[in-house]
Amino acid sequence: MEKFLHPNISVDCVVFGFDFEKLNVILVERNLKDPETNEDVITDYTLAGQHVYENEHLEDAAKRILNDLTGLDNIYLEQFYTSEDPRRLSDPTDRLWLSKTGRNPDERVISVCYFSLVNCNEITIKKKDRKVGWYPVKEIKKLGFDHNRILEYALHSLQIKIQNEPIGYEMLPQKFTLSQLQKLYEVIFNVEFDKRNFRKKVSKMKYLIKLDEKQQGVSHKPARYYIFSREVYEKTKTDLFNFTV
Amino acid sequence: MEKFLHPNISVDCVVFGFDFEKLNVILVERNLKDPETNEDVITDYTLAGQHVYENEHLEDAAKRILNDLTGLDNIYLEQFYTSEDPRRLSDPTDRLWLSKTGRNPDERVISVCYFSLVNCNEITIKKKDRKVGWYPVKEIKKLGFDHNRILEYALHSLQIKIQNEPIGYEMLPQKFTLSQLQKLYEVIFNVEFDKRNFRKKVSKMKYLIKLDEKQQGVSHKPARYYIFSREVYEKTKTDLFNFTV
DNA sequence: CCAAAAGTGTTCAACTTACACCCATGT
DNA sequence: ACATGGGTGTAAGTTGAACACTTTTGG
Repeated sequence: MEKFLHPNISVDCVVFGFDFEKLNVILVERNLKDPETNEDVITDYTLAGQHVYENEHLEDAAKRILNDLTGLDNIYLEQFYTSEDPRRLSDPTDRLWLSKTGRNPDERVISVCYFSLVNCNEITIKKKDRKVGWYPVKEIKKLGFDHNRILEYALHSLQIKIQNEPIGYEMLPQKFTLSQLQKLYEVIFNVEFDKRNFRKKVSKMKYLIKLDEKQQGVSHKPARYYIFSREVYEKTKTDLFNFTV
Repeated sequence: MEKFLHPNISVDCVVFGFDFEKLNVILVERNLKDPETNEDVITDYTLAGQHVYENEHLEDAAKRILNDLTGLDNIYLEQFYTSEDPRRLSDPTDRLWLSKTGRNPDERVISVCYFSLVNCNEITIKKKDRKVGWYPVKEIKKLGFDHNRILEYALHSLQIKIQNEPIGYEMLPQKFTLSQLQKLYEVIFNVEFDKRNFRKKVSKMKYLIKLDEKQQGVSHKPARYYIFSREVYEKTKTDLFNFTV
């Protein structure tokens, strides 16, 4: 029963990665060549996705996809949206791709979407048969299927989520500097913060713990390292109250 | 093709309603009697849900469910979660209910969940074969299937959403008083606000427009009515920036 | 000694919080 | 006249925004 892929249910993963400079996302190349002329018929990118097994927990399917890509388990994962328009795969390019990769383009597929957060520098993407890599979110053009919309919504969900829970640390190494933390928030929200005000703000967060350790080998004043204490966070967190808008 | 219900995909609707006093939700009774003794074998409640047609847009399925319940179209609707654990229907009571209502309890069902917002006083619930009604969210006990978790998550999603978008007006009549608006936020967040501070806060929202009209027939000083102007909101809204936590 | 990023304080404006009394209406 | 909820302001504390210079390291 575990062996059969469900024809109607898939999982797509928006893997966000921070490289201390930009917000990136993992994309998989779709390349289809004309077997005679060897010309590219399709060359574009999609998010990482797969159909799920008949009796597979979708979160496990997402973990499986992430493990295939990175070799890692225990990656932060958050379900944020389900894409389900019966016509979401009806673009001719998408239909061609599905046909040529052994699927039935007339079959309805609803895709449950997860985003996950990693530190680009801590993972090595395993390339299999298809080309897979990091692409800066800001530079992404037209993706296959309805994946532009999914990516847009993933980023929005990340922005909302990170305002209510300290999930940014999933995208940083265990020890990080305040400038790295600031840059992370800047690229996620696509804004710039004032360094002094930012530090004033985070200095109130007791779960950010300053280490004695400093950066080494940098050609400028070495920065202090901080760690995030989930334990302190859990003890001191308060509920959401205020409403804006 | 439209005629066949998809065996694996359903939609559940968490219909939130405000009656100027409490936050309520529509529940449907599950009642199963022993055909011989006429004793109740199952009596509990679930959210409103249905399987979708093979080629039906899930949002349309949700609209269909809402229309069945209320006779209304154009109800505010927001997809917030997809419940998909392969064992989510494995409780013996749930399996019995599914069997007795003509479904296969071994078939996996993933449920895409929507919440919708209405003003209790403006709708009349159409009772069909099953008992359907409003129940105060705070008083809800054990629901069927995994619907407690879905309801909990729906409320959390509403709380998050209403902090970033002015969707509360969907739960109020077109003309409302500031006390009604305050009460709405209080029941959604399960807190109390100071009346003067609340009014100071909303007085900054330019899309809340004070009418000359007052309440009539109330045995106290009549309150001013306000309306929500979506037009003004769209023109003056700004993006999310700050991060808390 | 130069380049590069780290680190640090103050002032002003805006917002948040706490708090108490009179008003308009129906009965 | 009384009960009920409507409507209003102020002061103190807190937070947010703008802004510039010195420090430490490697090269």
